[in-house]
Amino acid sequence: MNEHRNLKNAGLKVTHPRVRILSLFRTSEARHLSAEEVFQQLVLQQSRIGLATVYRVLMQLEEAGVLRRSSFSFNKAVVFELNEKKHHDHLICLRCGRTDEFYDAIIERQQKAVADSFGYTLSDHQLELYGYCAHCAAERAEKS
Amino acid sequence: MNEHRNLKNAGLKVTHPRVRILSLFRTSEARHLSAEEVFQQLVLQQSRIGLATVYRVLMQLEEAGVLRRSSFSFNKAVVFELNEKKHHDHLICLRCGRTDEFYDAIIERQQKAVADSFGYTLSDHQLELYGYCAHCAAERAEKS
DNA sequence: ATGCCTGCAAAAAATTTGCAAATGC
DNA sequence: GCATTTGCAAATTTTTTGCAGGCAT
Repeated sequence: MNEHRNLKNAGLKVTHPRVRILSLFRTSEARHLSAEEVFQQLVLQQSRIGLATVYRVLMQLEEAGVLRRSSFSFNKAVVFELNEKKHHDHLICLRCGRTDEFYDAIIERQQKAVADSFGYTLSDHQLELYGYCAHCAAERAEKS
Repeated sequence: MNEHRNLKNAGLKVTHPRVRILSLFRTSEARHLSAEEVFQQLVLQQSRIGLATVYRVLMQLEEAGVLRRSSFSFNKAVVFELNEKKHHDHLICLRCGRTDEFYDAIIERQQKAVADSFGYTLSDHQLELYGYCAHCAAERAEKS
């Protein structure tokens, strides 16, 4: 029930939809969920919740820094994930959809260097690597 | 009128909408355009064109490698830009929307290294740095 | 008690599809 | 001439907004 403290800290009232949604991200197999997916899951859990509320709560949780938003280039819907203390970026398989997370100090440092060289004050970034995971790369090789 | 050769090479028939759209990307002040923006521009040019056609053509040009698609995290609509030979990533100002392009060999190399270490075959990536350009950073500083 | 929150319905925004007519080769 | 492509309209998908009532503090 850590969700309560989390919401309080974010300056948000502890309501049913908020607790449920936050809890879902904590327990869900999939790390990345779209508004529609969150809605579907909650409906499965017998929650009487509106899709509009899901959108509103996701936005609030993002503003509060609890969730992080990403828009993957092959997906038209935006997805969210828990915003964990340690930042990471994504590696995504174009064939099976598998996603891995990585953190690379050199890339992070260079991003800062690039921003500096353009006179920008860096505040955030979005990096996704697209390719084929070992398994899918092998299957693709067979076909040729 | 280089557009003709371009379309031919891409294996696409040289039609009015395709030429117009490609030409727009070549001459437009803004490098990044959404389907709606392309449509608006063509309407201004007196073209009798449908929004659906714009979507279809943009998709075809992307598949042909003539355009490149990006989804910026703060924008719900997808944008396209000319896919120039030399790859680059984006630096975007959160306040004024200014976008700069950069290419950083170290980042590119590290991306490959990261993918390799996870057993992925890298085929593409999307990287955007968000922050405040020199001008906007200064204005923000004043307010405090 | 009272102001923030929610569900529902409806609107808006973004994208896709069906189809008859128009057009490129 | 004939397959491809287009414009229009309608359907989908994704997200936002208005509002009357509900709930947390």
